[in-house]
Amino acid sequence: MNNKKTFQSLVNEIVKTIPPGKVMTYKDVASKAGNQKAFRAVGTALKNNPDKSIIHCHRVVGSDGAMHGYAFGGESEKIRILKSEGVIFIGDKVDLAKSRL
DNA sequence: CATTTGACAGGAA
DNA sequence: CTTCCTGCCAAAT
Repeated sequence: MNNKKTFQSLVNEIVKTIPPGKVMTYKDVASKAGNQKAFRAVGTALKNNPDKSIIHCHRVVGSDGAMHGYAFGGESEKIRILKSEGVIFIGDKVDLAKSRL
């Protein structure tokens, strides 16, 4: 079997494991992926995500809980979705202090 | 193999 | 607090 999954698939799996009401930073995901400095590749992977429909991309936020991309109609929309999941928000950013997995 | 791109992070001004 | 620059990595071409 192909165990050698690309970073993309790896990140993909990790992001899918994020439970509702929780979020992970690119750094956290990258760290689980094997390289904490690969947060760059994480973003690249997510945007190239093969299953964006099943991936909880909106549960992945920046180091400050800020969302950079993923405009699900607008950042405001994304915020609303996360809040709907139970994530705590501070203004336009996620409260990593409580919602960070 | 080299170059380019990308949904980032951290530091400096 | 905001804005700009640099550094990092992986995948695609």
